[in-house]
Amino acid sequence: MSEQAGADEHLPSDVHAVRDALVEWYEADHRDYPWRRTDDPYEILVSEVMSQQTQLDRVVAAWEDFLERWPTVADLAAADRGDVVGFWTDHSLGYNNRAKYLHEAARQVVHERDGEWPRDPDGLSELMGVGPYTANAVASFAFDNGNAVVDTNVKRVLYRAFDVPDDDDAFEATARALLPEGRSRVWNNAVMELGGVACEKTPDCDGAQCPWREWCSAYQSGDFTAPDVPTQPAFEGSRRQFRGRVISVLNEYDELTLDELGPRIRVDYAPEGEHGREWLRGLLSDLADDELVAVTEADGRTVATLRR
DNA sequence: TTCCCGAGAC
DNA sequence: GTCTCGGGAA
Repeated sequence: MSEQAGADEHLPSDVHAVRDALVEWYEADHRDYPWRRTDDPYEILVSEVMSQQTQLDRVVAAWEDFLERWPTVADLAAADRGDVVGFWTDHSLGYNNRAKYLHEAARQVVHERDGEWPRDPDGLSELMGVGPYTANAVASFAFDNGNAVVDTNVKRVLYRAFDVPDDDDAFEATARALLPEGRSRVWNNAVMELGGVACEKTPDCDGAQCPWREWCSAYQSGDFTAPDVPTQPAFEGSRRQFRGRVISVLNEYDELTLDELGPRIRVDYAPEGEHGREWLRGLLSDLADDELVAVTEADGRTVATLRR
């Protein structure tokens, strides 16, 4: 047997329903970035390279300016390296090494491949600056011909939803098993959208109407720990800071149980963990003493509400 | 001498 | 996220 045996051991038995739910959720509504409206490999590559180091909202303007200046891969290939690097600097796009790679990749396509873009991940990987992530992204978004994209966002989602262990091979295998055959374009867009709006470091399951709540392990347990989320707060988060968050969160919801409130207060909340129910009870107890919050015990559950 | 991998730089 | 580099394995 191959190394793929058991690749879906972490997935629910009804993978089919899991896939449909996400695609449906994505198609119903999603952020409308301009590069999601094109299937031109050149335009897609430019957006991917820019996105590797800059927040998407800032990339939009840079992407449009870049394409206005160099509309086609041939234009970019013919440009002076210095101008491309200069553009990068002027638009605060980060390490200008990437500008160099992008320019070089354009030259490769034009000069070594006669202007023909590779249409699969392996071929795309031969382009300068294009690693596994970008290769799958371009193959998917331009040609609907990629494999599952696995970046930190995807890992976080798989880790939380299906308890996939923090291991690259496990993430890779699970992501591949989840990908609907031949639908990499919509799928990779959907998974990344999920990680971007519903399952960020600080989860927003209900607010974003996450389509995976019924299967999600974290949603059920209240433990939203994630691989890339530091277990310890960057700096010793003051109790005062957390009190503020509790008030802020309760202000949005009528009432929340401990496990519903916990993850919204701190991402490393784990019911039985160091900063779990015990810790949260203590915090709420203090707030109750100050008459800011009301804590009630309803049929075995602890519920917190804001005191008006 | 070539391959593979972890570490650090960009 | 990707590339380069240096040490250890094959």
